[in-house]
Amino acid sequence: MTDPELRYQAILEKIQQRGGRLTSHRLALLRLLAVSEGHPNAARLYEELRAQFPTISRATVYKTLAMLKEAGEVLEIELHNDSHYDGNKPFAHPHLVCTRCQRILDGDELAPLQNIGQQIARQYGFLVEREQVVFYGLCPDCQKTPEA
Amino acid sequence: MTDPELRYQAILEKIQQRGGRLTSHRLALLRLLAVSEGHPNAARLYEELRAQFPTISRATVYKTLAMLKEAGEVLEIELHNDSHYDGNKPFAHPHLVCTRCQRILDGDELAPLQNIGQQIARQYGFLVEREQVVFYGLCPDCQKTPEA
DNA sequence: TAATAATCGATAATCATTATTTATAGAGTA
DNA sequence: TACTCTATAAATAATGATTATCGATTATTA
Repeated sequence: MTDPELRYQAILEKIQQRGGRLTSHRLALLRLLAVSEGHPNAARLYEELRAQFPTISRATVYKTLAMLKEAGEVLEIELHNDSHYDGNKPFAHPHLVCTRCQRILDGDELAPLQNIGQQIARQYGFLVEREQVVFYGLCPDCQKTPEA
Repeated sequence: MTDPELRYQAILEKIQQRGGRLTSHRLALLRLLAVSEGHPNAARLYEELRAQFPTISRATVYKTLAMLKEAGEVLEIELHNDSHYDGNKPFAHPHLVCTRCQRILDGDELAPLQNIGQQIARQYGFLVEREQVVFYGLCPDCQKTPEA
């Protein structure tokens, strides 16, 4: 895990390079993405931002996220009608979603998935550009506690 | 690929076992799922059904799909805000989605993904219940033809 | 056949997301 | 500094997939 402050600076500089404006709304959103441990969704980000900026709109959140995704500084984890965002590791990697506590764990370091693109090309002649790999189940914590 | 007629009968019997009713709307939807080559989405199914049943509603399509999914007779391929359905292979398997022609190919037979659940359990202590593995890119056909 | 219970399906609502419009920041000029 | 002009940000309004609700319909049992 990179230092949140460094990550924040990196995203910030990328936006400046691209000629994007750094408004107070955007700065706050960047900070949330860089600092937040988890993988928030748009609704969560909106709620947290509203505490500071009561007038902010959802569209601003979505547009900024789209811009950051376009810039390659944020990864969208496409869950059914509820995308979450990863501002710390903006490259494709598997995710483990707990169906009980809703936590999202990073599942990189899974060897079989490392060169899967090559195998898909060999086996199906299909050229992979982007992937979305999600495993749903129970995280270690929730396995310990019996069903609510 | 199983014989479409057999598949149709299998789904039909499963619904009866569960005490579900077999209305004309439902029968037509089942037939589409069993016979259709591809992986239609709700909108597509709705359009095709409307040709036969002008009064059918989208809700009927969604409800029937939900019931079939619950019964394990249909697999939902959760694409960003546009789920598609697989009535032929209702078990988890990877999909290859062409970003140009939108076709969805089945990507089973990928060896690395066969026992991935075990590795996830070993490596992360995470118990996989369900997976959603999608690779986006160019299908063989679209690679041959230059960009439109 | 009549009463009862369960499911079906249409309308209307919801919610995430996006298109369009409006506001604002900042550059350049006098 | 004051004043345009232009580009981008942010808000409002719209869209579209999905779901909740509830009357209608069908099956079941007596």
